[in-house]
Amino acid sequence: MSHTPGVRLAQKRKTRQALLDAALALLEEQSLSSLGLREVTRAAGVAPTAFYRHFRSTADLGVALVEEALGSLHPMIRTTVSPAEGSDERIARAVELIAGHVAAHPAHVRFVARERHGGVQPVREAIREQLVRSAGEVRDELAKDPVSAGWSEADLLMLAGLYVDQMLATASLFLETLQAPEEERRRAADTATRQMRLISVGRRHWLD
Amino acid sequence: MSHTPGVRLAQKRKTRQALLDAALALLEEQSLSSLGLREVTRAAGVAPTAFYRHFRSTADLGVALVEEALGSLHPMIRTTVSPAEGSDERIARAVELIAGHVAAHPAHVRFVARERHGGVQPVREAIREQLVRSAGEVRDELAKDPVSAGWSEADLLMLAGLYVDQMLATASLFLETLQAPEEERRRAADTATRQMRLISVGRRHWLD
DNA sequence: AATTTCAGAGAACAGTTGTTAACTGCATGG
DNA sequence: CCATGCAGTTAACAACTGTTCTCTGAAATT
Repeated sequence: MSHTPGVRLAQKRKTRQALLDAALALLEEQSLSSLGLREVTRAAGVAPTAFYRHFRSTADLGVALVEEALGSLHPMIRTTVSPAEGSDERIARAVELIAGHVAAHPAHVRFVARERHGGVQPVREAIREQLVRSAGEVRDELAKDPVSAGWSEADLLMLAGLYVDQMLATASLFLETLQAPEEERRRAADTATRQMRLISVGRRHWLD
Repeated sequence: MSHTPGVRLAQKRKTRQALLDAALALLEEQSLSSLGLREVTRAAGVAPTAFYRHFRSTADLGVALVEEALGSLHPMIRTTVSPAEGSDERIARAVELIAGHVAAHPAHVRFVARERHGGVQPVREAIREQLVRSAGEVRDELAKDPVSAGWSEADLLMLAGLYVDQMLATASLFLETLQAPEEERRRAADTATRQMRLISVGRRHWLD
């Protein structure tokens, strides 16, 4: 118990997290491409030069944000499709799960939706990579389902990609209606639910 | 024939178009949120102050770009879904139509995909507005189809929205694979085709 | 032919940016 | 306990930003 081997590293991580948090907050009203180094350090309450102790550039910080944001989105996507799927109650629960995640981590969802096609190439790449991995996991879940019997590998991946895209689109839609009146939010959830239902109807009749 | 009432306005429009073109080119490697006024005028070959004769701000220019970009995307989306849809050849033709549009107007597609969720609110709004209108037109086309007999108004709009999103996702996918080897492009087109097929299978069995 | 209009240029402003260098102080490992 | 490592600070730089005011020249109007 003589020395806690981390007082220094702990402080470093704290500052790093402050930079990430400050950046994420600033990114609610702009794109990563326009995020300034000084802007971030100012918001985080540190000197501009301290930035370099953690990141090479704002693009580099963006890549770190991708890991943080999709580290929470990842399991969500996975669990959304995991319960066999098919019955309407399960789809409804999946939509609620997405809505809950958006309510809990709105900044993360916004960041991913915004930078997925954004102006910073390394960040786009990092997001794409994570989504491809998510699609792979979704494919594995789909493969377990008896409904997928007889499906080709390519078709499983095709459907997995469709699901991932649809989840992101749904999350983005919920994000837009976050501050909207209750009725509009309900309508959005209803539309998203029916879209997922239609996709799974298509899934059930795919091999006809 | 004494005076051509447009020599002046024609020159103004020419400069305006030069600004729009320069901006669109610059936006291939960044987001609108980081696009500078001076940067645009420099690329367009005019003085910085000339910018104000045409746009209030870069956000304002962005809104103008939305109209230009979706003025060409609009009819494409509409015609894609217009031929009754259902048979596989027609879906394949629709996918080819999208691929052709992406190849012909890559910068416009990139702009819309990037700024749809981008950091400039008025531009997001303008894009959303146009996409809502597109969805409305798609709904009208779907309603003409005998397959849609017995569908509620809400379900028609739900499907129209799904189609519009899917078209944009497909266009964005094609954009990424624009410079990729032939085989990868073929795979992307194949996946997109099957995704649309699955959606229309779901459509045909929706009322079961 | 004289007058007005107006797109674009030029110069200057205060403020911001990313990056460098040299520093300070404290937790760490010997 | 002391020497080292290193997170964070301070100061300074050249370059760039959006915006203002003033001016110019040619097209448009009368």
